[in-house]
Amino acid sequence: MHKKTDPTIHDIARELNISASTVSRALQNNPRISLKTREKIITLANSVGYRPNTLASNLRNKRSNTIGIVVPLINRYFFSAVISGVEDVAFKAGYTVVISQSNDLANKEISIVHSMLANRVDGLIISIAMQPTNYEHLKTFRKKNIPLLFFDRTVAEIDANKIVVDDFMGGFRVTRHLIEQGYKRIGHMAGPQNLQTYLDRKNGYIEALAKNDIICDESLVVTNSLTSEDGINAVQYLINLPNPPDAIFCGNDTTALSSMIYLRDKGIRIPEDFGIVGFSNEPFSKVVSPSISTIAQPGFLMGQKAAELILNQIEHKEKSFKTLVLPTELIVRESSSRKMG
Amino acid sequence: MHKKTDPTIHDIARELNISASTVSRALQNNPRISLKTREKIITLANSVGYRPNTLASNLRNKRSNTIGIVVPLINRYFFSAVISGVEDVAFKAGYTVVISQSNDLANKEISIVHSMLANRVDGLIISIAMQPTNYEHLKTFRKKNIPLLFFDRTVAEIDANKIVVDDFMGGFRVTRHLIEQGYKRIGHMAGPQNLQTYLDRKNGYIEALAKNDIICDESLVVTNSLTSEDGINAVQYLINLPNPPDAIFCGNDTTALSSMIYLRDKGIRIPEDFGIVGFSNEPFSKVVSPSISTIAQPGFLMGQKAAELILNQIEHKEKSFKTLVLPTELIVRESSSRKMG
DNA sequence: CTGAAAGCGCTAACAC
DNA sequence: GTGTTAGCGCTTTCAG
Repeated sequence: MHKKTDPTIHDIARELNISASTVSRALQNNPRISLKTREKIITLANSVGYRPNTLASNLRNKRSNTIGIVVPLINRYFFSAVISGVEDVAFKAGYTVVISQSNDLANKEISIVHSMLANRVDGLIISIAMQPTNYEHLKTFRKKNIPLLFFDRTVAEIDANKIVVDDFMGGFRVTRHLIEQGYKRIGHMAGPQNLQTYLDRKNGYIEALAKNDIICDESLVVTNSLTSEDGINAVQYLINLPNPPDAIFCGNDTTALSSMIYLRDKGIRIPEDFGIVGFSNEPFSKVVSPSISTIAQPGFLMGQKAAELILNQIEHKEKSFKTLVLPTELIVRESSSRKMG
Repeated sequence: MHKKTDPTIHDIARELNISASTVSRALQNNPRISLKTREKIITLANSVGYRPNTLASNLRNKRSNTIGIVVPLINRYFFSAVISGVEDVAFKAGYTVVISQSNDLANKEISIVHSMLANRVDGLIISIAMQPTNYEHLKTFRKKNIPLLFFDRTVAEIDANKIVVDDFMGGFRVTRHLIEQGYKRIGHMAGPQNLQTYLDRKNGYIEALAKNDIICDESLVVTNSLTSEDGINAVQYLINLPNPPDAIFCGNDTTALSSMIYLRDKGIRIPEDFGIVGFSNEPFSKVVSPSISTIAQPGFLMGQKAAELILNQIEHKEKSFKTLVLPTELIVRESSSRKMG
């Protein structure tokens, strides 16, 4: 009635009184096989519901046709956009994508990476966890010469392809925009300074001030982890300063939103009395009221580029590493639009 | 200096003058191996950076330790939450998760499913594409007895484990809530009625009206694809009716939001003049102003349950199928809170 | 407690 | 054009 086990090329070969290699070749459209036998083989394969066993083929070929991706959290807009982009390109190229999330925990990241190694992924795309570690687990990729690509959160000490967004210009544009809107004392809520990303945003901020002959007042710069609560605490601190800011460049949209709500509850009008700009263009930033000006990061594109780069490394053994800096875009919305058009 | 190729159990065996089987056993903590040799083996394995080749092991064991998940679109809050939940449970159980997105295209879905089959996934978790097809590709899973689990969007004609949320009760609770808030004419914006999900929501709505002795006025029910634009068109149509509604139960949060903005621009006050409730608890629903009442769907939990169920099927060969209906929760926010406390 | 041997399903020299 | 053969790296009887 029904077979216990999947049909293999040997089953097909036996049925047709030919050898397994011929079947294998035919199934790969190897031109050395005559059209006639090839057709016979393909017909039978279809009729018995033959599915190649990728496992066996991969073992033999010493490659898995798989690329791994690890992110801090799958369920975050930016990261899921990147994953979506990677999947898009990888699938078209015949690759499978395996994903894992580190939950920003160094130990889970290490464990994941080892598991990816054991699964012989052909390449790994990673945005590292916030929790710092020594990155030994990633260095083995370099040692073993397995393609490795960092995106968003990178590791400076490891030589590899990297894709980041232009955080510096992002910070710069935000700040310049606030200045143009007539805000006079612009504060900054910065993220963890061990992450390049946040450092760059802050440097862009400082540069924009300098270009406009404004000396950066260090007391207006607060550093925290950019959670919703951090935002409230920071803005509360800032507006109670003897000489408080009249605008703030928040390190992400989450803090921009919580700050905005806090200020609104205090009767401070946005953007008339106080300007706010966030970072990342989270979906909510567009629909809250007032809508939040922010910096768009091209997540899907980043994923596509990441996949393209790593596939290039895998298939063409591309040896040189580059760092791709994707442009960021300032999206001006209500929270910082004091002047009309 | 450095080996071209990864060390295998044979390399370790040779080095230690023992057999590969002993190494294999030791690495699996087989108690039949003496502590002494086991320690020697493990020490050497670590020092040479041995990583088991999962491919080989999987081929031998005829299982991939992998579960596949396919969703319409990775980059959507609900789906990425489910994926996150699946990954959470699967990883802890030692499984790898491979993901793919159908983009709601039947052809891509078929192609993905074949690829998962070729990769010998131990089980498949799927939310089917909107574009209809004959589901032959999924029936092969049943034929080959490979665990298959549907979530959210299911296929009635295929016998399998299924996880859905209680859309009926969701629709019911929303409608009852609006009635309790004193709204008198409650409309409904429904999604594609070929999907069970949207049908159930509508039926819950009808039932709640009936329970409160309100006859459902069919003219207040609009069916569309629940895009942002659909929402605007539908609400525009509804409020221009000779006898317009004073509240609307929208099939998702997207239409709830676009409706709300449209009404606000028309000078209609929410919730005083008009009540709105959405569905899904998208992140933005909480932060827009007024915040949108909605139904929470436990995406992460759904993913965890899905993984648990399918692992159970994989590992314990559980034969009976069940349909898990996860509870939905009404989240009352500003957009429908006409009465205090 | 350890070893020998066979084989998972596929591919690719190398033959003819 | 097609067949033979060996082997990818691991697990697992079976034997001792």
